[in-house]
Amino acid sequence: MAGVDRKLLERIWKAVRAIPRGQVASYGEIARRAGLPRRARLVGHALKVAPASLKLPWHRVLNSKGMISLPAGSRGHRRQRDLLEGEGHRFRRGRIDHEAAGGAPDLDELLWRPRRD
DNA sequence: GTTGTGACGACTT
DNA sequence: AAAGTCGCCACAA
Repeated sequence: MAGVDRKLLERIWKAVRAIPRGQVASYGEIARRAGLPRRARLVGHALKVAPASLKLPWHRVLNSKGMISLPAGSRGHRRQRDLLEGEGHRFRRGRIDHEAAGGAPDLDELLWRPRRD
């Protein structure tokens, strides 16, 4: 028997698939949207085991600090950074730079709302 | 069953 | 701001 209910994974994949191009969301936010509050770690797991055939925009999922959670220096880390920059995002000291987001800056508030201060 | 690890996050020092 | 603590839980050893 599979450890995690397949249905839960599918709900998470669906939530990830719903992130619009040019926007990002946190693991916690995806978990919430999938009806699984407090299961942020499961989202990470779901992305790890997601079939490539689903072609999910997995790179649009960042941690609550706006940073890439894949190990710094790893293949996946750079891959994710490249994909995000390809969608108009810029990074500042390892953190996504919300202010410099090009294209449609007014859409940034929809999914991910980092602290502005 | 127990322990350690991790693509997390909220809270407290 | 940065680091520590705790809750969370799937998975491997």
